[in-house]
Amino acid sequence: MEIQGQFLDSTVMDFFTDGSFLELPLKSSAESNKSEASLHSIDIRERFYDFASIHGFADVESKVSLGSLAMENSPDCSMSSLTGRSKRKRVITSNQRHAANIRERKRMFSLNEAFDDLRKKVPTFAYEKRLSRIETLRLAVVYISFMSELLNKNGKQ
DNA sequence: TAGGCCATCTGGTCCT
DNA sequence: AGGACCAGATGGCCTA
Repeated sequence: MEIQGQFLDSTVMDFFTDGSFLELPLKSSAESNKSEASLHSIDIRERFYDFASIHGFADVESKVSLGSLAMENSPDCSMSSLTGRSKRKRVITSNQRHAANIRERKRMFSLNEAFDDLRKKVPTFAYEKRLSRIETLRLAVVYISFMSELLNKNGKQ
């Protein structure tokens, strides 16, 4: 857990200290000229900094932990052990095993495609090495939280 | 060389 | 019954 916290901190600090954060999507690039966009971006960056440094990451980390706990405690997770239902021993031929392996490979491939799509959506830096899957998920959580907050504040004004 | 990340295989469980 | 999903194990690759 401590390592995860450290990771989150370092990731977001890189995110802030790098100028690429200025590439965060604006409300409408067509509506605003460049100087306005630049000012707007700086304002967003500062607000994101406040957001993450004050309450963003601690919240993210605790939500992830609670989510894991919820899964572990969900009735579906240990259904058979709780109900004492007899375990069905499944006989599988080598051909079936081979087919299952191929299906699993396909499934993981589509999962990775989804991760690639997500990587394109979260703001990163051009020179930065490719985000890992866990980095992508965590950054997406932070990004969504930040944008939601931004949306709420703009809505109230 | 240790640690992180990933692909793959595998067996268990859930769902249709 | 069989496909989908999941998590553990394992080995390869890369980087600090």
